[in-house]
Amino acid sequence: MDYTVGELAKRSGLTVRALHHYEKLGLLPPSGRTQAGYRQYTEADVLTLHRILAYRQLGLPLKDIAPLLGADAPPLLDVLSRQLAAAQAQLKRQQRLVDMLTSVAARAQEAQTADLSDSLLTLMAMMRIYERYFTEDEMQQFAERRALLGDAGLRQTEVEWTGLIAAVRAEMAAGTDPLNPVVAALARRWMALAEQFTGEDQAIRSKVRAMYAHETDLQRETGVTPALLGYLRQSLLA
Amino acid sequence: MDYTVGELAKRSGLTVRALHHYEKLGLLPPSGRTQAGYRQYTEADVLTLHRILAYRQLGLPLKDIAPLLGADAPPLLDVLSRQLAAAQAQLKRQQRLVDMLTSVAARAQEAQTADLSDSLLTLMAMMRIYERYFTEDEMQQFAERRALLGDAGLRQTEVEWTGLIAAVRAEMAAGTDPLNPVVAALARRWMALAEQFTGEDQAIRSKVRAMYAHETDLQRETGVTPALLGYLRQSLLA
DNA sequence: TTGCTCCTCACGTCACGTGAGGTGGC
DNA sequence: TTGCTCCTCACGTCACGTGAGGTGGC
Repeated sequence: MDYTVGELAKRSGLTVRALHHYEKLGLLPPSGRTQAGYRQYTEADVLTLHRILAYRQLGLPLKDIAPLLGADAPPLLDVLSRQLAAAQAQLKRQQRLVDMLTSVAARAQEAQTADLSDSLLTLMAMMRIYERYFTEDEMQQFAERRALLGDAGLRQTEVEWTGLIAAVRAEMAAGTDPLNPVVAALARRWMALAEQFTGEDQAIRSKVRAMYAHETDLQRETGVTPALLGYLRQSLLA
Repeated sequence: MDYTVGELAKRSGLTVRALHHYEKLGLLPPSGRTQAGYRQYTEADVLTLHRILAYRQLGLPLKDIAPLLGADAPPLLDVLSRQLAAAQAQLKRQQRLVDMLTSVAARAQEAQTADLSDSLLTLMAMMRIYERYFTEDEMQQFAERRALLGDAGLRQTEVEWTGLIAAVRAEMAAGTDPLNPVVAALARRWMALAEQFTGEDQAIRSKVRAMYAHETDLQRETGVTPALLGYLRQSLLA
């Protein structure tokens, strides 16, 4: 009542080669061999294989699975809860990418298709920068804030930002004193808009600051330079 | 105004080794070299790198990216729409796994934890079998049907199935004639329940039949054997 | 006797990581 | 002169795929 590799492969949906591989890793040594050297797998081996495949499906590397098979109380549940969280995070990351790209693709319908490729490239570059500075959870918070604003709200916020940045740059270029009430008003609007994005989380705020301080590409794309931030700071400190 | 590898690595968030690798693949040969052999990257190279990373993020293998960089009209959009679909599918697959495992984990709260590990293993084995027989879309259809039933409805359907299978087995074991009205009634209930699962899609129905015909593990777990199906068929053909 | 399955090497894949050993620029 | 960055091999990783060359079972 034993199985050959081929039979076990068919039952499990794996290839013969994969079963050979599992043997070499010490994961699934067949219970026996025939005189001719053929591998013989028993029902117990089938059960072990199911455990292996369960762990694999949960995202464990094969070499981490071997030690789990010896345990009398298989920690499938512990692994499950840990991997579940990782799977959820991966899922959210995918979803964020899909959402952002979809929204950019949607705008393509309105604008000329000419510069769409450019704006896609820029968006994706900005996303990569964000992903270097923020954790999964923080990225998720941003996504939720954007979702709260809705599509129209998001557009409006974008327009406000670009207008505000342009206005501050203009004052700065004109040499207006940062203590001038006009500049002070702009600076207060700036803080309000920024808070909408970062919330009151100080950790996030300092990360945002660090990101804009270090990433010249981000500075160039947004127009938010260290000089501009210094100008605003002078205005606010007064 | 050129960049060294280290500078480009910092700007892009890649490693120096990755940039070396891209060069060897012909993806991003630096525009120049210093006398000492140092790589020199220009702004144009930075742009090319952004394109490379965008395609990579969309899931393209590196060797498929090289031909796309030469095109005057970068087919970023075409790639985007294709990869978007793939990403969505991947996302749904992840979601299904997470959903199934969550529901099984939820039941763990109620039942003894003793046999939970077993039921998890069995569930995951059954899922693997299904995934060998059905396409992404079909798996998604199943998931949607389950979602429609809701949690309570799903439980009830399960109870009905196990009861029905047990009843048919009992009649078969007792040697009841398949043409007996009691058996005929069971067979009609069977068909109704099955239709709830497969819908009227003939392709899916025949796949389900093939799956139960070939997969002895599935037969053993569910108790739906070829003999039982033959018995029901006789009853329905009358 | 003819297929079919089985066996054991052993190199290939993919996108880099990680030293090893050495040189150039500030 | 001292670090720091740069250079070029070249082997390692991960989970197998894919022949190559040969043998055993029905």
